[in-house]
Amino acid sequence: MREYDHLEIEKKWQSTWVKKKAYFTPNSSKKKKHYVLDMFPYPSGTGLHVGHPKGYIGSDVYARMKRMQGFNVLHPMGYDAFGLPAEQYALEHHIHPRKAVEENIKTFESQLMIIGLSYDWSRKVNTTDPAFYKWTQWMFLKMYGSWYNKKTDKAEPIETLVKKFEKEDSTWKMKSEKEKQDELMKYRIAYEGYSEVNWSPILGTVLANDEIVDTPKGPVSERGGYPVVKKQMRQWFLRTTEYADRLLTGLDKLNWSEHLKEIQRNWIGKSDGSEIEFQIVFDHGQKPGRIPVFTTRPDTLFGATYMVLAPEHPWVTLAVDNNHIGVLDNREEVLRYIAVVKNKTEAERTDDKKEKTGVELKGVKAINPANGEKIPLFVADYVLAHYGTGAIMAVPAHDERDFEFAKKYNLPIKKVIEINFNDEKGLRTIPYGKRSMAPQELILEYDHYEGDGYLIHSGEFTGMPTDKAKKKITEFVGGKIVTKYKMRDAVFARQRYWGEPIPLRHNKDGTITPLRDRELPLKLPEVKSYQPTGTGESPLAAVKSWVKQGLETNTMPGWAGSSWYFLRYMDAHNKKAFADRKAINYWRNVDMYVGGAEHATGHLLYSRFWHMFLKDLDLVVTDEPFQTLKNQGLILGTDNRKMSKRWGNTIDPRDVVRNYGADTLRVYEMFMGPFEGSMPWSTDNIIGSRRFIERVWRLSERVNRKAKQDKKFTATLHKTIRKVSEDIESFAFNTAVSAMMILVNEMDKLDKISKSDFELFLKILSPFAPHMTEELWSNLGHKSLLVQESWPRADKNKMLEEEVTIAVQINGKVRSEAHIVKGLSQDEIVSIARGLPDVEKWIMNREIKKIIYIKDKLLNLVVA
RNA sequence: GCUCGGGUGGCGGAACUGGUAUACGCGUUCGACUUAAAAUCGAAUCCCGAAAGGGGUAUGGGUUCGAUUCCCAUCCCGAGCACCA
Repeated sequence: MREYDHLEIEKKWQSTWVKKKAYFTPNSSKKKKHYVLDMFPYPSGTGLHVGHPKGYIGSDVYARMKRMQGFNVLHPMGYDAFGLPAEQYALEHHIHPRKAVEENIKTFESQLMIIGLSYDWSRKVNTTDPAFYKWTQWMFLKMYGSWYNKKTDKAEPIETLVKKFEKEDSTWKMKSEKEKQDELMKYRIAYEGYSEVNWSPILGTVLANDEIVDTPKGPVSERGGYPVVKKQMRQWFLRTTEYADRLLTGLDKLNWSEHLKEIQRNWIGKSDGSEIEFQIVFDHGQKPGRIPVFTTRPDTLFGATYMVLAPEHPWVTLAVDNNHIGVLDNREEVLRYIAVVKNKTEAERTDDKKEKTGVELKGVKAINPANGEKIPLFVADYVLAHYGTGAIMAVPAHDERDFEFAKKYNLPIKKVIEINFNDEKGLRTIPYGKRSMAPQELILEYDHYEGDGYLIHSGEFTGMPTDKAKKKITEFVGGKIVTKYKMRDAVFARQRYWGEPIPLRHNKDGTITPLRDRELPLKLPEVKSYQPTGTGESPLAAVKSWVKQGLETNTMPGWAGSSWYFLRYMDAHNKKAFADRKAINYWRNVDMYVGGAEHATGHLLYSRFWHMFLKDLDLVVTDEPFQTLKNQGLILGTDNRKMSKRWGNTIDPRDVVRNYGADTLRVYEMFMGPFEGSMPWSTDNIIGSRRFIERVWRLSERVNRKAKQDKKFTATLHKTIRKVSEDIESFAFNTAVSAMMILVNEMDKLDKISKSDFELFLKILSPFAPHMTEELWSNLGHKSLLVQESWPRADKNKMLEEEVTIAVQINGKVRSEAHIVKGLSQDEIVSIARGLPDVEKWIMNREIKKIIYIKDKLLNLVVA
């Protein structure tokens, strides 16, 4: 037999598969559909290392089995190529981003094509292709033209809101077009607003949080060390917060790892609490209104001894701004504090090791609505402006942060000791002391400590200080129960060149006109310079023809295209729609999605939001885009560090394929360890996978048409078929490979191998090593393609073995084993076991007190 | 700090619902083949012990006829969140 020449074999079959369109997927079929998707790559300048294809190989093995099992499998690939890295690469190498992307894709494909992945390449997408981003823009316009109706709990066309206003608001018709638009902007799913960005005046560009480093002098840019300040800029947003609850509850139905769901739950950050208003009073008697606070512990309201506002709180701004609403005794001091806070970075502000700072607003007090007590008012940056109401009631006895602050500024600490409840069981007292955050001793040390705390005497609260009591006390002070989320609306604009243009026109009167469908795609203009403008605006603002037309100069963020690309694969070349309705109805959603866990709070959340929005508009048919999700672990360098150019520990898949073959690479990456785990690449260990492949190659010589099936081997074979099928289904590829290795070891003991048995084995090995098995299949005389054969069924009747080995234990220790005929009764086993010399020795004449028998597995005799 | 994972030979890792711990692979040692090497094949490989036997799944305890698996406490590693009131 010929030597195993992986280069020749792999080249041959890869071209044959292309010629015979082996992986072409039709859009209509009587077969059941199955959509297996990889997260499409960002074609970076550095190319792929062996870690990247791990996920692709896993999903490929799975897709291949599903295909052989008779499913119509959609398994496509494409490129996500808009965004900052491509733009920076282009700037550094002085080529146009489009050129850079083209080159990078070429590199990627030279690395991907040789691995033997079964993609239907005819469906390839590229987010930077105008034929693709036309639909990204189209969907954006749908969001611009929609609002979230809380009553129906879904997005609806903005026209229904206009009708509502016309009906309910008599002044609506009198309003100018601009006024109407401004009002509607507050409701649109895609809306224009302002937000703070990191601005580098010298670089003339906006920086992302991770492009900034902190120094003692303040924040500077990572590259060049130029100062960075905060700047308010016009932005586009997506109203993702309207979907917070659906994004949260939808998780329950998804077959994702608990770990990943937990990350998303955390990010959404739901918390139930109360909003309670505190009356504000100036010392000279003026009452400028009430300020609401958000708290999850309204039951500690009686322990609130001061109130804190975030430095950005609108009321603070009003109070210091020429004393509009009253006279602060220390306006200058407060202004200074706000200025200091403003120059801190996010990292500085959230570093919990640093001491809390703040300034009292002198000359003004808040009134605790529970007991009418006047309490001081502070501005402090440990209160976040964007969460809750941007104001808190501080309960130092029951909150660590408040406690720390109170200690520093000598503020009273009052413990809520007990609450008197009056319910059907009569008047009861619930001691509260145990719930205190601050230890009793610490409080007593304190000068301002005012005794035993406050007693709630109202006697009208019922139930425990749980949800019910929280509700009661909230109602008692006229507050309301509310739900808050940590999640914030997504900023949907970048001041960069390399992104989808936002298809809107700004008119001279300040109104906005969305582009009409037939004006799409709005193509990126060809420009000589796509360098930052220096004003913080997008490079598009420097394109005269662009600005003349009043076109929006911001572009979309990198995640726009990736939020829906999987829908385009369903009907990748459609010119009339992002996908034909029939294709959407057939493919529905992704059944198996494979990719890295690092996208937990980015892509995976945005896509879910995007999909829910499309569902509201009836453009897709499922609630969720990705039913099952598997996250592949990293492959580390041989030095146990993350593979990266920086460490010089990357391994190019092309080298591995050249030296060992694609089949070996595939088997090795699947065999290394659990799919979701991270482990180092080993140049030693890969040889094991190569040996396995070669062994199968050599064993094929022993295949004999006339050879009879070996009963024991056939039984192992069918057990292996079952195990491999189950393992691929659950992405336990490492144990699937291991089971096949055991089978091959068994096979090696046979002089002649039955052809039918060997063929069954080739079929289950095919998803892992498609090239070599295809070659052997054709060597056996088949004209058909193995990759299009059907998946074998494990035959239970052939698995039966008459003999089994059971362990015999005395007092829980294995002392012997017995070879018995399957299915014997306990009594029969015991008498056989007693006859064994090893057993007899241990029992001697002692009495058997107890017998435990696990059928066909183990016998345990308990003796005195 | 909080939350979620995890800790098994020299190494990557197996072990179903509590039922023979260390499957499979790498490495190492010895042997066969060879002038020699590579490749291949065979044997051994958790620790102590000549053996009988004993110990052993991060550590200490518990439940059980029996625990890597369940419970309690402690230590360590990884990931996510991080002043979210």
